[in-house]
Amino acid sequence: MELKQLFFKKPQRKEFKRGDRVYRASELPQGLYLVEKGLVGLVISGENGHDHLVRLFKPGQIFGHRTLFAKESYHATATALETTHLSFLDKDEVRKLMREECDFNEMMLELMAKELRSAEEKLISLTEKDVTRRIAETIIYLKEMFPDHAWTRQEIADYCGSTAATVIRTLAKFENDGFISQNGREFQILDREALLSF
Amino acid sequence: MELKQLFFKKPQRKEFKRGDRVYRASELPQGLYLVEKGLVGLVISGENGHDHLVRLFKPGQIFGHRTLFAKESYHATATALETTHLSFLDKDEVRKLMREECDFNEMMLELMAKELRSAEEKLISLTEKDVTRRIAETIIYLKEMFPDHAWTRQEIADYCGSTAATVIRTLAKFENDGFISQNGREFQILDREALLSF
DNA sequence: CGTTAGTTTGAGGCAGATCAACTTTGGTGG
DNA sequence: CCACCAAAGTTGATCTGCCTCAAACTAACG
Repeated sequence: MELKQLFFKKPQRKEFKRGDRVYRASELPQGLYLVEKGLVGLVISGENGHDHLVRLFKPGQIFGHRTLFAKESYHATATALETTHLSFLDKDEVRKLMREECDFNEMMLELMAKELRSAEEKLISLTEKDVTRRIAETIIYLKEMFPDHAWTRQEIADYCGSTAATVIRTLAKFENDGFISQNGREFQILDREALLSF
Repeated sequence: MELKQLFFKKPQRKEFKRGDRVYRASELPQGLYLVEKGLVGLVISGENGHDHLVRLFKPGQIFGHRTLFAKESYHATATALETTHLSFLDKDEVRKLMREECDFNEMMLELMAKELRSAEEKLISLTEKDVTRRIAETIIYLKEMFPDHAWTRQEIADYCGSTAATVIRTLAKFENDGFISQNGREFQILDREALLSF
């Protein structure tokens, strides 16, 4: 069963442009969102004014599930990182799915189990790897998973727990070493292996 | 439905002493574990020789679920932090539960959703809060959740991404300020609010 | 074509890791 | 019950990676 199919029954479309919030931290969950087009980032704003990009969702992926299952309020804010189309499935519909479609629960279990692993590995990475390495891994991940998005240095920093200034300096070094190329805001990975060998 | 009850059907007991591994990272999941007595820590060993305590399980809590649901191999090692009794539920039994007991899936979804939130909040905490604050929050958490365990400074450090040396220095400062008391290896929280006000 | 958002670079500072040596503790076995 | 030894705790000195702040430049977009 494809996730997309679940949303076909009750298609509620919503549209967002860069910077728009789908929901905000501390609000109560309304339902499940499926990305049709664009890119959504889950952002937690630290008390020092830093933003943290904790998860990213591209077309075909869903979000909003964690809060729904936890029976909590949102701990992060969902922000459109570019022009984005979402379909929405109301929480009552989701409840129905959970009761009627056994597969759905299992899919969600698998999804969250993998998200949990990622989160815990990211956690380790923060104390175990230096910024250079984290940035190297991050740009590879972002480029491979979301090749069409024009990543800002700030977004890269927010994803790997650094700062825009440091990302810029590090990318300059990578370019100098021939590991990546940059033209203006855009960049390309030239030597994946070298980047990962830090 | 209580989790414990699920394990009554096929009681398989296992016993471990401090330092024993229940399973190791990269092994394949065998089933679900319920802590009957003692304390289990999920440890990821960083490449620099640092250990990271990513999750802790006390009596009444289960572990091994993430890997089972993700259909992956373990990403962490489960270690007994003190003398521990576990009951074990084979993965085939778990599969049966997932099919037959609807509640079970929902309980697991809620559990992992909350674990995911914790992991993501811990992630932020690492870049957003200084060591002093992380240690303050950690000792409060550890004392309140697992009051009976004799926490080593290394374990505290492994939990909040620091080092034994720094934890010791910080605890000494806390004691000096009258926020905690220490006698030998043991410590007590004296002023919870002051510790959290950093 | 003006305004805003993003990029770039330099200088400076410090939190906390690292390393190493020494002391204390507490569990174990004789 | 005591002696012993490994494990845990303690402390000081040193060092450095990366953040911070600030200013100036450039690209993007309505």
